[in-house]
Amino acid sequence: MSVDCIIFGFDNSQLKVLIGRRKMDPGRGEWSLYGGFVATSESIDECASRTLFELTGLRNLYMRQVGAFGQVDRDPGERVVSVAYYALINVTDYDEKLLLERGLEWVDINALPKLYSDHNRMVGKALKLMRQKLRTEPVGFRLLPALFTLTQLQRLYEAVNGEELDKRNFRKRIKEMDFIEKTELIDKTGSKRGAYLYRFNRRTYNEDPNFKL
Amino acid sequence: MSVDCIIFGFDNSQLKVLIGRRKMDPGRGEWSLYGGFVATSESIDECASRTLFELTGLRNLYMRQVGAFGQVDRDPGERVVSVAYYALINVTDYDEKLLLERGLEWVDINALPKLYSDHNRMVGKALKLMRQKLRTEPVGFRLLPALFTLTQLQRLYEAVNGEELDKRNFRKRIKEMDFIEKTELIDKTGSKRGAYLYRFNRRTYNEDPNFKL
DNA sequence: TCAAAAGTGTTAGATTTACACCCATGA
DNA sequence: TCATGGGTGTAAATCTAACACTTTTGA
Repeated sequence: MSVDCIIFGFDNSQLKVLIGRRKMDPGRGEWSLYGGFVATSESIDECASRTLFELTGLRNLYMRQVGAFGQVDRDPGERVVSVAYYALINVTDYDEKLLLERGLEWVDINALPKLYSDHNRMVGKALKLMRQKLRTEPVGFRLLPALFTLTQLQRLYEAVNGEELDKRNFRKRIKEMDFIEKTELIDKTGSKRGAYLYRFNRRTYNEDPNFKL
Repeated sequence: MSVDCIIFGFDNSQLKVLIGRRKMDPGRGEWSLYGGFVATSESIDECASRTLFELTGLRNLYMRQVGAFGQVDRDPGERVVSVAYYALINVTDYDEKLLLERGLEWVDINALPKLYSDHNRMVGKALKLMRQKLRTEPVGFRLLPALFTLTQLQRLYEAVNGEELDKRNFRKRIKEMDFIEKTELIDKTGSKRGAYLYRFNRRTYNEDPNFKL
């Protein structure tokens, strides 16, 4: 039994997945998700956490199970049933050096190459589940810095759902959600004029959890 | 690795799950889902189909994966990772004799007893996924006979979502879906006056698949 | 001074919800 | 004849979608 991780990140208005070159046979050199075998002493969730930590150096990532993939011949070597997980990370938390060291790359979800074994199917299902989750729960923030502009948030939802949104309607909806707090801070990296920075307040959300985008 | 099956059925305006008494140690005699071990020669989907066939005598059931359950101590005996599946069946297709022979019972989803190991969690997750599926895809028909009345269909959706629906609004929405066809047949078992029987037309649905309930 | 992103309301149309009575029949 | 479930339409309220201009500032 193994675990494979689909790491989603958001950068440059694009939704991306972290992939690398496979380091073992069979399939050495092919594009692949990062994974590992489940130890007898750990649950599969623990295995996924551990694998994510090895890969990113980060703990307590938002992570959800995608499902078990169990075709007999899915792995050209021995019989391996793999459980896929997806995680959402803020790419600015990710150490650029780790990326280079390990030969990993962020690739746009719309330009995914052929991956090893059934990894493309895993990504497909992960994407579907992730989209659904982002529409109904406030987890998109996991893909952004703690402070973000409304334009960034809008670009995120556009990238995830693959369609443009109306700026005024989008902001109207955000204003109704008290748990998306406006700060007095201004971000000037995205424009000359500068944009207010917002933050997600989990407390406020827990008191009145109604989210819909 | 094993597979556990959550069989949903609809009867007497109630959503039910098929459970039985466990026949092996550990946990002999406890209420339990029906399951089996994955053979090395079969995929986990195939294992689920096979297990469902053993249990119901039916093939080609509507079946979806719920997910992998992999706590280290989930099974009091050896380490077993189990993949849960749910299936939708029409209870009138189910041989009543099989039920008695095997000591199985249909229990109301709202009156589920404590089940073996983590089976209650499996049912919980299956239910959540199944509800979501029924809202967005026309699969509820799998829980009904080929011919059904609109009242039966409404009761089904009420049982699944746990809330009453307005009869006129419900029927208005059904009328908009051309793939739910009215026949000239009348069912007199449910009322003195009799009610028209309807059927789901998969062809028509495929031509214009928009379903929402 | 101008290009580029930030910010802001209103209205028409579509969708959703609430609601009450007559019909047909078997017991 | 009456109790039971079958069948039908309308109007108010809510939600959604479309749409354009002013502001700020660094280059």
